[in-house]
Order: sequence, then structure tokens, then C-alpha cells
Amino acid sequence: MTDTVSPTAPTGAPLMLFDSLTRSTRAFAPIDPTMARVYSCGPTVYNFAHLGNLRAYVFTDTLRRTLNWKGLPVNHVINITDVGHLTSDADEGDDKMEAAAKTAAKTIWEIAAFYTDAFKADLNGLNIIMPTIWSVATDHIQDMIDFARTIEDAGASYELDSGLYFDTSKVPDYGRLAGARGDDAVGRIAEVDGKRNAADFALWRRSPSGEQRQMEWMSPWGPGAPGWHLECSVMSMKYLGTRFDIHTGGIDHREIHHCNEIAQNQAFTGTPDSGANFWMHNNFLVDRGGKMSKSKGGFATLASVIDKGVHPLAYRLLCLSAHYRSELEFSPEALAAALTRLTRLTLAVEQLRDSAGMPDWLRLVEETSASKGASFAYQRSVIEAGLSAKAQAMIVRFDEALSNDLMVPQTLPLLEAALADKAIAAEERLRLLASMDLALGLGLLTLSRMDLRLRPADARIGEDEIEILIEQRQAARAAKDYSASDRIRDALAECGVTVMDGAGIMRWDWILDL
RNA sequence: GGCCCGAUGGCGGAGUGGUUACGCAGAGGACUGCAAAUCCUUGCACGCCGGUUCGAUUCCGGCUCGGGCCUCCA
Repeated sequence: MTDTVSPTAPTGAPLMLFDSLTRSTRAFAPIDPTMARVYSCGPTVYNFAHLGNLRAYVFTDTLRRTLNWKGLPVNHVINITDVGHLTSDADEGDDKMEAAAKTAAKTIWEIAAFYTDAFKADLNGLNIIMPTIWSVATDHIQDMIDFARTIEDAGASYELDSGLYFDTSKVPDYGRLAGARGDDAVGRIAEVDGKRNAADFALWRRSPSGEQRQMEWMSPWGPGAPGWHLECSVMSMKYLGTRFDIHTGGIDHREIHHCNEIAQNQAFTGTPDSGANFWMHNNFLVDRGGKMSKSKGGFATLASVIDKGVHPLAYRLLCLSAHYRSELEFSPEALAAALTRLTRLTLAVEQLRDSAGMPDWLRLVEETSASKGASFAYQRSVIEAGLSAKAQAMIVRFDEALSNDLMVPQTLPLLEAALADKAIAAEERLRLLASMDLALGLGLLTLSRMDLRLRPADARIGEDEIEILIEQRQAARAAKDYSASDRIRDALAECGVTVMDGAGIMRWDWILDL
């Protein structure tokens, strides 16, 4: 899914992005003016992604869509970390994991494949554009060994019984990304005997003698597995070059993982370059207890959200309602609010589509986006051709918010105002929606109200049965037998169904039970 | 223990030295047999104590509370 487009310089307001390394917001300019190169730290695939994990990819997707929307194609790499630490994982008691291992997958490799697929399915559900390249860690073991060797040759490592370690004192400015990271601030790290500096980390973890790991490879430092910081250095450089535009990841990577990655990059290239021009970190999804945990609560995964009858795009909208650098407080109520908001947006767009018919621009957009490859720049040119001055001004404001370090929460009121502004022709409002939604990725042009009616997993009544009861109730109402019609309505409510007489073909919906 | 961040109405969440987005919920109205859905209107806030200032929710200091990283983590 590369963006196949005639490259254009980014348009509109200058794109300002916050760079964690310099802790400042700067104008973004791609190294290669025809293509932005972005690397995103991906998931470790030994379990389902929970909603907090997914927020990172909604963020990355928003970044990518914004670059595209502003006219810049993106070469995007996401890694899949399938080198695990299963031998020492004290995190037991996860039924899903065990159950899945027992039923669906037998080997560690099958488990990785299973959760990789599940992850991709989640991304699909959230309208997240797939990366240009998925890079799988275990496909790059030899690259990692070669990379570590270069670091060793550069004299930035040393060997201990437990493996090959990176000497963080050999690199300038170690820990800059983390802010002043004192070498004495060790806290609760279990010390490894012989480490020269507290912050030193493993490049290669040698298997303990006499122990066979589930995943291990031969190396100049004996059998074992690569240190996990290695993979991102290796794969980002392999696919994007020693210097690329943006590296993204969760804020938890800012202090350690990315510091180590930068150190490796510097030792490898023999330069003070961090490797990326911008380091961007999304903040956490939290609940009242704090950072969303792996196994707590009924809403841990996107699948569980769907099981509740909540459309996954409601979760995307929830993510979009907060800035990526702010913590976002998750609760069933917040999710329900997002679903209601999404529903009303969908309704508004459906009405616009009804009154706008099928203008040429819309047909063109649907054809070209369906047949893949049409750039946002091209689609925007089609959509926005001949917009009135007033509508253009709305696009400008939208662009300004987006360009201001992805101020997406501020774009939502703009979108809603555009949809509701009776002073603008319906067809033109639809154009505004079409353009804005390229960046927002809610899929509103094609989403229907009916799509949002998701059957809860625990529903106890069939749709056919509901339709029959609805018909009976309509008949009773027509006969003015209101006690009968109310009885049916109550019966449906008992089954978790609400009737909506004034809602056209919808007629009924599931009652959310969060 | 070390380093760091946050505190906005019932909930989520923007933003600003002086007129304080937006969404959800609530309230009122329209519609409805009554509801629901929808549409219109609308009340509600800036943790505490000082300081700077003509004026602070916005700047500074302290406090309290909450959270993150230091081990794998989005």
C-alpha cells in the first residue's frame, strides 16, 4: 500500500510537529521532498492488543493521513516483535493467552502468527491504513547480528557471561531523549554483574548454558537471542536508511527503548545522529486506576468492545477527541458518548448523501479510492474543485488545526459545523466532509447508520424474531391497540431492544449495556 | 529512592492574561397515542494557598491529589 502518487510539496499551513528529542515543536520538512519516511514501533505479538496499545496506531495513522492529506506520500514501516521472552515471563494466568495457545496455536511461531493476524484485524476495524512494509523481527536476525558486529567493531560493546552489552559511555549525549537521565538512577533494576554503566543494555542475550530457549539462534557470541532494542535500529535503517523523517512509538519508549535505539544508531553510523529527524510519542490511554493494564476490565480489547455491540470506529473517534500527547481517560461512558457522536455524524452524512445524489466528484472519488492507489492529494483536488470561498475557508481552518501538531480534537467541531451549516449547499457540505475525513479516517462517506447497529455477543433474541415483533407492534398501533403495542415494546426492551418509530428503516436498535 | 507529567463543568476533552471550544449526559421545546430516535434551545468548570499584574483558569512559587518511566510494555 505505498502511496503511488505524483509527489507534491506539502500544501497549506506549515506542518508543525513536536519532537521529543529536542522537546520542541518544529516545522516538518521531509528529507526527501517526494516522500516522508516513517517508522513506528509495533506490537509484541504474544497476546491480543488492548485498547491502549491500539491508541498508538490510531495516532500513527493520523500522522500518516495528515502527511498524505497535505500532499506528501509516506513510506511507512511497522515492525512485528515476535522475539519473545517467554521463558521468564512471570505474567501467568492470562486465560486468553493460554486458551489460544491450547486451541488455535501450538508452537510459539503459531502463536505469533495468530496474534499478528488479530492485530491486523484490529487495525482494519479502526480504518488504519496498513504500512508500506511490515517488518518481522525474526526475519532479520542475521541483519541484527551484523549490526551488533559493527557496533562491536566500533568498540562500543563488551562481552559478559550473559551476552554482548552496549557500552552507553561510548556515545555522546546518552539518554538525551529521556531528559537528564542520571547514571545513578538505577532504582529497582536487577543488576547484571560486570556492567560498566548502569544504563548499559544487552545487544545479544546468550542462552544460559544447559538451557534451550524456545527461540534461539547462533551468533558470534554464542547461541541466544538479540536484545530487543536491536530490532528497531536494524529494521528502520534497512528499510528507511540511516536517516529518516519520523520515528513514532508509545511514550513508554521514550526513556529507555528509544534512548538505546539512538545509542545503537550513533555507534553504528559513527555519527551523533539519532537516526530520525523527529521522535514522536503518543501518551497513554488510562482508566481511573491508571495506565490501561493488559488484562483488566471488560473493555481491554477491541474485540470485547465489538462484543458489547459498540462499533470499533467509535473507539477511533474517542481517540481522535483527545490530543495524542495527552492522556486519554477511558471509560464505558466515554466510549458510549463517542458512539452516540459517531451515530449522529453518520446520520448527518447520510442525509447529505440523500440530497446530494451522486455528483461526478463523488463517483470519481469512490472509484479511485476503491481501486487503491489514488493519493489523498489527488482525491482532494477532485473533491475540493470549485469550492465556494466560504467552504474553502473551512478547509483552511481544518488544515491549520491539523498542521498544529495534529490538533485533531479541534478539527471535530469544524467537521460538525461544516455538516450543519445550512448556509452551505448540501453537496458542498458533503465535499467538506469528504475532504476532512480523508485525514480523520472515520469512513463517514460510506458508513451507514445500519452499520453501527452491532449485535451484542450476549443478545438473546434473533433479528428475525425482532422484525416479526416490530411488525406485530405496527399492526397493533395501526389498529390503535396501544396496550398491545406497548406490551410488545416492553417485551423487546426486556430482550435488550429499543424500538424507534421515527427512525425510518432502522425501526429498532440494540440497547447498549456497558 | 531517582527522573518526569498532569489537575478544566456530571463525564470526555480543547483552549486562553481580560468576551472560556466541542461532544456525551441533564433541562426545556418540536415531533409522537405515549415513548424512543431525530431536530431546536439551554443551565453547568478552570485542585488548594500565596505571588506577579489594572486584571489569572491561563505566568511564577509552594502544597495536595493523581499518574508515568526506571523490568517487557503503545
